[in-house]
Amino acid sequence: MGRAPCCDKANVKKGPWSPEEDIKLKEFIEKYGTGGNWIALPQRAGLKRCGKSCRLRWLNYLRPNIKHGEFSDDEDRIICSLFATIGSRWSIIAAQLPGRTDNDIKNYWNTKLKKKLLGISPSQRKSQQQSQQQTIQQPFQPSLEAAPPSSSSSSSHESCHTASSKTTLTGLEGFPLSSSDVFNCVHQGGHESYGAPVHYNSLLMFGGSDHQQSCSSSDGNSNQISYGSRDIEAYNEYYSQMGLEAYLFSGVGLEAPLEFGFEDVKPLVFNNNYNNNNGFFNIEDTNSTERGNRNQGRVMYYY
DNA sequence: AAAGGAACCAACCGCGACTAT
DNA sequence: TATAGTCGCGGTTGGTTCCTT
Repeated sequence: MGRAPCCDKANVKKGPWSPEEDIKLKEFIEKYGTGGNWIALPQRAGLKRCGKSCRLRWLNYLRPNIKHGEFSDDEDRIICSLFATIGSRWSIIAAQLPGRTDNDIKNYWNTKLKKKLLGISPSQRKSQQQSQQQTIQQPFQPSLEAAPPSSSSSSSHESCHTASSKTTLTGLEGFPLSSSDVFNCVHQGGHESYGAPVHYNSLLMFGGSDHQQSCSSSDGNSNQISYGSRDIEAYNEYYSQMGLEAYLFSGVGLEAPLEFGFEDVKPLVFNNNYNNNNGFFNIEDTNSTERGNRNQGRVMYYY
């Protein structure tokens, strides 16, 4: 049985919004609010539109303080940094850029910023496309079982299904938490825990706020795992023993994401080998030699 | 000047998550 | 606990504009 449609498709208008519709929607919401029910809103406002369409129009265009126009260098940098850290979580990235919408950022990334990172000027488009065609011979095959990083044994990486059985996350040898624990920490922590664990050569990054409470494990042991600030030292010590540098960044601040710059994001874009599967992807870049230790050898992101 | 292709961006679609009953 | 309704997100589409030949 299919899903029930959210509205009567035959009786709703589609396509671009007219100025009259915009005014109707804006005035209605400013006067009455959304009422917490977008589905009922168009009828109440006298609009022949789907509720979802109204929501989108309001959020992306009509609501106050929306910023249109050119993105600044700072905004570029933030987008790149966060993309390197969390992938295409546009709503989370948008939350860090006041006035920008997820749709805006997504479009900007797909049409401009990605090319900017690759250094493609309009006049270079064709030759760049040709060379890319030659370079990228095979499309990325979604593989959720990534090879272990160079610092761990190649034979002992673990893979572990999450509670939803949709994603396999490859973990590290001797990792103190199971991969599902990691997954749950990241995905159950709400908006503050946008920072998925990132293994960046010898650097392991963990997202989450200092006041993050705990998150449950799906391994059946129902152990609660806290990764608040008091655990940072424990992690650091553990990874130090393993010869790894562990780094936990905190909250929604940008200090950690800004660890990434254009050079860090380039591999994601140019190799085109990230798996955009529910935000999980892994990247390998065996060529990068800049920035000292961090970029020597294999660079992998675990999401 | 015209045609074709590329770029841009608003809007749509489908699905998972969440909530109310 | 199960189910239906709704929300919100990310990927994709399609119309318009811009650029190149």
